[in-house]
Parts: sequence; C-alpha cells; structure tokens
Amino acid sequence: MAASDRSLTNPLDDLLGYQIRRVSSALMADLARGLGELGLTPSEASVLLLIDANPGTTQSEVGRVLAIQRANMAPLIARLDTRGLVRRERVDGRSYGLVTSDDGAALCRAAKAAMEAHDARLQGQLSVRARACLVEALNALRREGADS
Amino acid sequence: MAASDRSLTNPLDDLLGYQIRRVSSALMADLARGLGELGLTPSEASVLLLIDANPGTTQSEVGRVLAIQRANMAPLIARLDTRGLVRRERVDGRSYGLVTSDDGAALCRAAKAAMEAHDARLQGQLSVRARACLVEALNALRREGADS
DNA sequence: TATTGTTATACTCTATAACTATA
DNA sequence: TATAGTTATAGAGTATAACAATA
Repeated sequence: MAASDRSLTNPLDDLLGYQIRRVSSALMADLARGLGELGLTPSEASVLLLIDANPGTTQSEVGRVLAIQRANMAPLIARLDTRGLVRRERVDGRSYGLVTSDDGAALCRAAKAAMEAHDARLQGQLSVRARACLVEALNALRREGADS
Repeated sequence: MAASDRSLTNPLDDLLGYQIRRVSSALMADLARGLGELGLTPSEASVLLLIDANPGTTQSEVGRVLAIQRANMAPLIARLDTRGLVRRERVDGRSYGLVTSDDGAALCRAAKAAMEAHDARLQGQLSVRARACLVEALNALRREGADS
C-alpha cells in the first residue's frame, strides 16, 4: 500500500545463526512467561536449580557452570537470599556455601516442573529424528564453539 | 577444595531449550565482536541489511520482519539516521520510506560480509548431515513456535 | 477505528573496572 | 599472586503504556 510490498526480502533468512537466534529468543520469551508466574526469571530459576542440585556450592562455581559472571551473580544471589529462597553459610572466610531453604526447594520443584513442561512442548514439535539430530548439532557447536 | 566438587551436577543439561540458549548466546557474542569492529550492534546490522535489500520500506515493516517492536525501532532508526547511514523520506504523512545512504550501503556490505563469514564458521563446525537436520529442526520450531 | 511514529519508563542480561578480604 | 565476593556503572535488548497525527 505504501512504497513497499507486503513481504520484504530478508537477507538474514539464509543465515543459520540468525535462525538459531530467533528460535532461541522465542523459546526464552515462552519460558519467561511460565516462570514469571512463579515470580522467577529464567536466570533466577537456573541458579535455584543448580544450588538445589549441589548443596554447599559457591556462587563462583554456579556462575562458572551457567556462564554468569561473578559480578552479576552477586545481586542475583542477594535477591534469592532476601526472598528467603537460599541461605548463605560461611565456609571459607571469603566464600559462602549455598543451600536452598525449604521454601526455595519447594519453589525449585515448581520451577523445574515448569521448565520440563516447557521443554517437553519444545521437543514435541520435533520428529524423533529431528530431535536426535538437533542434539547432535548442538553438542558439536558447544564443543567447538565458545567456552562460555 | 571448598565444600563442593570441581564438577557440579547440572540439571539443565538435559533441557534442549537450555542448550539452544547457550549456543545462541555464544554465537551472538561472537557476532557482536565482529560487527563491533564496524561500529554496529547485531540489531543495527540486521536493520541496515533489511533496509538495503528493501529500499523504501518503513520502520514498522522492518520491525515486523525482525520481531523488533515499533517503540524500539524509533531510537534505532534515529541512531542510523544521525550517523548518516540511512535517510528517512516522507511517503505518507505518517510514515517514512527508508533508504541507505552511500555510506550506509558501503557499511552494509561490510556488515553482510562479516555476518556471512561468521555463519560460514558456524556451519563449518557441522557435518553436512547435522547442518541439514538442524535447518529442518529450526524450520519446524519456527513454524510451530512463536509467531515472532 | 486502526496504524505510524514517538516518548517515557522499567526490567533483564551482560560487561568492565575497581575494591576488600582471604587463600 | 590468585581467588571470592562485592559495588558501581554502563550499554544493549525488550516490554508496556500513552500520545499525536494520519489513514
């Protein structure tokens, strides 16, 4: 109607990386919606799951595993602590051991259920073959790709 | 050495969505590095490419194709305009037709080369079979998944 | 009434630098 | 010296709400 057609030429459509980015951000938005109902962001949920599965771990360790920098872990953990979901227990003089509280463990179970439901929906959109192949491709990219 | 082992249990490793997210953000970081040398963010580069391939398109159209909201397109286009990369020409009374300037077209070519080189590196990490299968899986997810 | 562009605002995630203290 | 935690700060990206001008 104006100066351009209704469907634009998109030079990005040929780029595999762009397709991955688009799928990833759509997935993240959906996951954030689900976790938002529990009062958690995706980052908070992953940290909570990791602490719950590894009681006594430190925030540096968690950050290394999840590729979240130390400086960004501090406020994140403080938030979970303030909300009574996580306790920090001095183990070292310079580091804390992290454990989930009862509330934190309960919320963690709910978050894990939400994340697994989300992932089941995702996997349900793929054929068995496509799913296996996607896993293989992602593993290859994680090995070669960035360390992070 | 502290209270925890060196390798943590990671309950997220089983989640396909989490693997996609990790790969995607590593790819984005790498792409941002390359485009940063040209003074562009990935968003700015995608917008520039799209305008260059569709002279006269409007910012609403670009936003729709790239899944960037109108409200977020405004400052983005203004930035490209200020830098002399893009021109806005009234077509409608309420909308502008967008075209790249000579400088913008030149920068666009460089950005496209950087993005294609990045994508070639990515695709080089995959076997022919894995690449084909990844494309198929991503297409399935884009069809079913979010509209965005 | 619906659409375009815009402004304001806020939140999440990420990044760097610098500081304290502990090992 | 290296590491753990922290603080401050900045910049991207994204989201909603509201408004004016126009179709």
